[in-house]
Amino acid sequence: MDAITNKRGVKPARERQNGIDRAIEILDALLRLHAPTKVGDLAKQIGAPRSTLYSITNRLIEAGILEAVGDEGSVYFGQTAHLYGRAYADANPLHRRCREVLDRLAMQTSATAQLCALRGNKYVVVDTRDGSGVFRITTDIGVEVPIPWTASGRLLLDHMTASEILDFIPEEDFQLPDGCVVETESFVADIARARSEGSCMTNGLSDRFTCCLAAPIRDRRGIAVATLCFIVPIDSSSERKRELLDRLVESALELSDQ
Amino acid sequence: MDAITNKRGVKPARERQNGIDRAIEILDALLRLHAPTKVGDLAKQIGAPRSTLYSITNRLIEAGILEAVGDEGSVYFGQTAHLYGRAYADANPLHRRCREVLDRLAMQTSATAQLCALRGNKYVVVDTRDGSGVFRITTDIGVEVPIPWTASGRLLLDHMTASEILDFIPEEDFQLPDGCVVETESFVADIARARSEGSCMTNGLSDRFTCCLAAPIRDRRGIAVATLCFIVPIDSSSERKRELLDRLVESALELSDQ
DNA sequence: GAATATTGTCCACTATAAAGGACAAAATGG
DNA sequence: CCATTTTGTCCTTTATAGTGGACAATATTC
Repeated sequence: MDAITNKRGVKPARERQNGIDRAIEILDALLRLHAPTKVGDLAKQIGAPRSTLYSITNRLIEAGILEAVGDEGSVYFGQTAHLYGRAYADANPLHRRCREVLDRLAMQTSATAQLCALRGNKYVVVDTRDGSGVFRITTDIGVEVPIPWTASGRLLLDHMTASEILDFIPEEDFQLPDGCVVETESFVADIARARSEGSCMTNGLSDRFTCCLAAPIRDRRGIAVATLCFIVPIDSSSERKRELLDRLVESALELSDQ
Repeated sequence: MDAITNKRGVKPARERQNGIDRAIEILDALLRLHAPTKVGDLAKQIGAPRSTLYSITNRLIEAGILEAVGDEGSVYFGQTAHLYGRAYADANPLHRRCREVLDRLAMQTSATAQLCALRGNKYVVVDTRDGSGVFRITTDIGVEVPIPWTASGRLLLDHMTASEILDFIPEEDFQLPDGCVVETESFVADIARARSEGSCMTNGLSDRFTCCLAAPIRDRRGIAVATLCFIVPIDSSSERKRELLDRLVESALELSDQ
């Protein structure tokens, strides 16, 4: 891999970009923006000439990967992108099993159950079953969130050393939405505790009203490749939180290799 | 659009192809093959130089759109493709509502309920809820099927004239899997009947053991943009088929504009 | 185990696509 | 209403990415 290429292939600015790189920039920008976007705005977002983006988006629209949405020139993901995604989810054994487990967990508990993983050096929700309770907490799939904001993030890093962890996470990601900064030492300690306990709970971290419960799905090497996660109101009883956490751990263990 | 470009942007062979076109060819080939594939085989499939495919697949793997799967050099769709697809499904109002309806239909009837649409001049299953019955019939999402093989296909063409229909469907698609050929006249008559009845039923068409029931979801212009569909064993009672069809029509009407 | 096929990487060549600007038309806003 | 911005398309230029071939290293077949 190119030495100047950083994680997940986001290449630094160059005079002249490859068409495929531009296309990937477009798709990732749309995922980040998480809404139909005008071609002109996309060009600004990724710092590319408008003429280039028009030609590429038109080609992607032809292929159905993007779709023109609304009466003006906004574009967003198209049906073909959906088919690609389903092909992935259907073929991936872990995903297939996780979907069933999520269904069961959400059904039995009425809480929001999620499958979470890393994407580069960020945390993303990969799949979700929104709870049926009154306080229906929803999260957008695929939106990148700083790792220190989440319970799952702590489990997903628990195979790393302290210095690896600090190298891995961008400085600014330790600042929570409310402005508070997570101390690196306590973060590393959190991760060690999560590892030894085999689960993680956070209260009021990414926002003041939610409690996140997470358990790791590990591969045969013991590395957490994903997590199962419940999102519940922070004022839920500690018995309920305990019970939900136990369910998570049990299900995540089933999904782990061996 | 380029005059020599045919439907859905599958360009004819040229000496030197665009990188984005190559990337799209790769993704569509994987969707068609519906299984992890070696880079060398992909090159054969789409008639491209191996060196080109290695460079493009590696770039797509970097971006997470593809993933290396298995211990040998096979590639298939990656997690990023899944996220793109979910972004589409979550943002598309029709899709969102259809998912709920599919859940309900499959739950209430224990039959396999599907959302179907056109992709170019083929029929594809866009989403599915596999039935819980003994005869669990499953279909692969995204795999292209000749339109004349399906009940849904007849509804999806019911805004076209006879000559438009025959221009639209490739000659060879009128041949069923069992070798029989669907007569064009009876096919056009099927479509007219489907249109007037507002639903379509086929018995033993794409295979000898299944009955397909379909109802159209129409946009404000009255064009069928998608169909809801049940797949049931062909020997189900005609009362059950009737009841299922009524449910479909009712649900599809709800999902139609106005 | 020799013969054949496949895999992944590298290189030089040149067709071509990304760039950057220009343009009219349409939308926006003060 | 005029002024400004945005939109979509078109054109020329030139850096470069797709090609096709070669290569060693494995796999595979007989």
